[in-house]
Amino acid sequence: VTGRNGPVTLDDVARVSGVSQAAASRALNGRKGVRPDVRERVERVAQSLGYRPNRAARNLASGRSAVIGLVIPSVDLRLDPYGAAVTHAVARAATELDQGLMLVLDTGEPGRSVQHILRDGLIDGVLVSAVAAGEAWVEQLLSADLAAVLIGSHPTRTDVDVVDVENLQSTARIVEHLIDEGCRRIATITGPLERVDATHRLNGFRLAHERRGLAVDEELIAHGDFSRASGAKAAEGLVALRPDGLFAANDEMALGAMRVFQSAGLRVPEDVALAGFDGTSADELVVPSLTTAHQPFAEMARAAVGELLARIDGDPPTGLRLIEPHVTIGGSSQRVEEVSRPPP
Amino acid sequence: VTGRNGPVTLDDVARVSGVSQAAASRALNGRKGVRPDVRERVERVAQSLGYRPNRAARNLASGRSAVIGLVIPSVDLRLDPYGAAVTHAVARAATELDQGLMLVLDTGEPGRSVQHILRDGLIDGVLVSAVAAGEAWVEQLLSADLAAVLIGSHPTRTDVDVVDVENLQSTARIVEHLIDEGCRRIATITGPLERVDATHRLNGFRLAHERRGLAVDEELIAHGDFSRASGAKAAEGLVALRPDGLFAANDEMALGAMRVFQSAGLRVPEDVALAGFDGTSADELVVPSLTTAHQPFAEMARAAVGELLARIDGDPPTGLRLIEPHVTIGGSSQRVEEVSRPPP
DNA sequence: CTGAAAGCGCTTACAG
DNA sequence: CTGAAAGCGCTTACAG
Repeated sequence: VTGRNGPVTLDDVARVSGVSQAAASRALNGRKGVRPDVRERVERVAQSLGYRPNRAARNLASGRSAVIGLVIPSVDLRLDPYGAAVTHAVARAATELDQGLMLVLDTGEPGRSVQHILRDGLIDGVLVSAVAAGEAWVEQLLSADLAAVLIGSHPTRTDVDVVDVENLQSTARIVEHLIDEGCRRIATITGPLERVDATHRLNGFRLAHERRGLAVDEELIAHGDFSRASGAKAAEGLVALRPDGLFAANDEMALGAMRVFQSAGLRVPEDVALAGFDGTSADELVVPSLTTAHQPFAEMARAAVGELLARIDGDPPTGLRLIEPHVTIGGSSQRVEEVSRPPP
Repeated sequence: VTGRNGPVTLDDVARVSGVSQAAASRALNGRKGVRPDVRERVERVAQSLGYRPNRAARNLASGRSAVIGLVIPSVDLRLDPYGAAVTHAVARAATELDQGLMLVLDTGEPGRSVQHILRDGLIDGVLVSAVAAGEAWVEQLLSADLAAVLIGSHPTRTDVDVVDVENLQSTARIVEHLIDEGCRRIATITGPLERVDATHRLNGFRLAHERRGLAVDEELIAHGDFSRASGAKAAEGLVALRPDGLFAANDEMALGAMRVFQSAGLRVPEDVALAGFDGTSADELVVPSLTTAHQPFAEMARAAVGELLARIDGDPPTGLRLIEPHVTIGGSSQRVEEVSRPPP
């Protein structure tokens, strides 16, 4: 239809529709105050001309890009199922809410990543995944005045939006379950304690003991960094101490520990009952299946993206939002009652 | 320094530097033809003013966004270590080459994703990961005239850029190794045969038999979809056929099969020697460790991003580029020679 | 090597 | 409800 070359612009649509560019813009963006017949005509013309708005122009004029960023640690996603789960869930949520998603690898120096993001400019806001979130990040983002929401880890300050799983009580429930299964010497492998989720899970571990009137044997507290290898290493140190139960602060470490225990000839759950956290290994063909708290990744991602959009729109931060995990008891901690079978 | 509010613009930098906006632009972008002292002055001013170019404006003026897209299937990345590896490697490569990376989930309908990408507009080009690549994609992208490079799967047409791992010969080498370990009834679990990588690996399986003068028992060819669960299911069918070796077309299926074999009481590698492909499970604490071909993800990602940038710059497609995997022999296929120890 | 000027394609007050 | 116009902040021929 157009004699000119190059892509179809709003101007073309307006001209063919016989209205002004402004009217065409309003019609196409679903703004109020456009006569129905005009709106329909413009839409039809845009459709038939194959009009695609130029995003850069729109961004420049509106100051919005409809793109959000996700900062994840630059750890190989194969080794980081939590990061993989978050990435996937956020990608879905962003798509649902019609936002583009830029992946920003956290180089380990928050400063650089923040610079990178800001220099890029085309991001309206940013989601920072737990694994990368430390105080430094928070300060940098807040001082940079960029809309931000943290996922899975909350700093001490309360003027920042956070979506996280409920760590304390759910961990306590899991550990109480271990106690109720008869465990009396329960070990734990913590995450890096500079992270709030790691300390909350450790607190939950203590809380369960308190509630059941048991003392925590400090010797049975080992430390890891949430990686499978660190769980295996910590477990090696624990074997000699003969725990009869283990709560690992995430599934990866639990799996690492399970392999070590089994190689050492310890039966799971008979000799050592095992539980983890995150629900990231649910689909592995792990035997026995792992008792764990499944993080509701999809729900958390939707909440986080929604919150971020609100922040971008200028709404004030709503603070911390905790979402309950789904605890499932697997064969790794469940000691089947020995039922005396009647003779045939 | 500036009395006005709002972010610092190029105009501010130019004014303070005492040059024109054009000169400032050239200086900051490292273009030829700027007097060294001017360049230095502009840079210093930009620095001290905290100037950050507005990406949207730059995009609009230049027609470039310096953002590339990566299309990955909307499978949970936890279940898709190949996708996770590609995503991570591409994110790194893009960062190195100073490109932003947008994650585009493949909804399964190529049309929709392509539409989405194009509608977005702000992507200069797109990488399509193997797992999503079918003929439909290729046609759509080519007809949409968007720079594109496929990773890990090549269609029949040759006018499109592809970066892939060498499948045929490396698979043949692995299967020959199984034969050399004494296997005579080797089974295989293929990937989805509508994918070229799956058929190439099956061809490699046949090629090895041919070279060693062995017949392929067609009964021992089972089919999967590259998922761990499908490998397990296929293995269940194979157990009764008593193979003494198995080549699974990827590691996920190999792991699924390993668990099934072991549960069935078959020892690996003594009863069944096992091999996979991809190298995605290298870091799992799999016992015994899996013989496999490690895909050079980092190298492939760099090649793919580099190729894509060339395409964006208008260079003609260079076609198919194969990269050699690194085959490692693990305990899953290595039958240790029974060495008769001399009596003490 | 440098500057004035046009233009990238939108959105959005501002008047009607 | 609609249009004319300014402006978003850059880049890039085009003249000098």
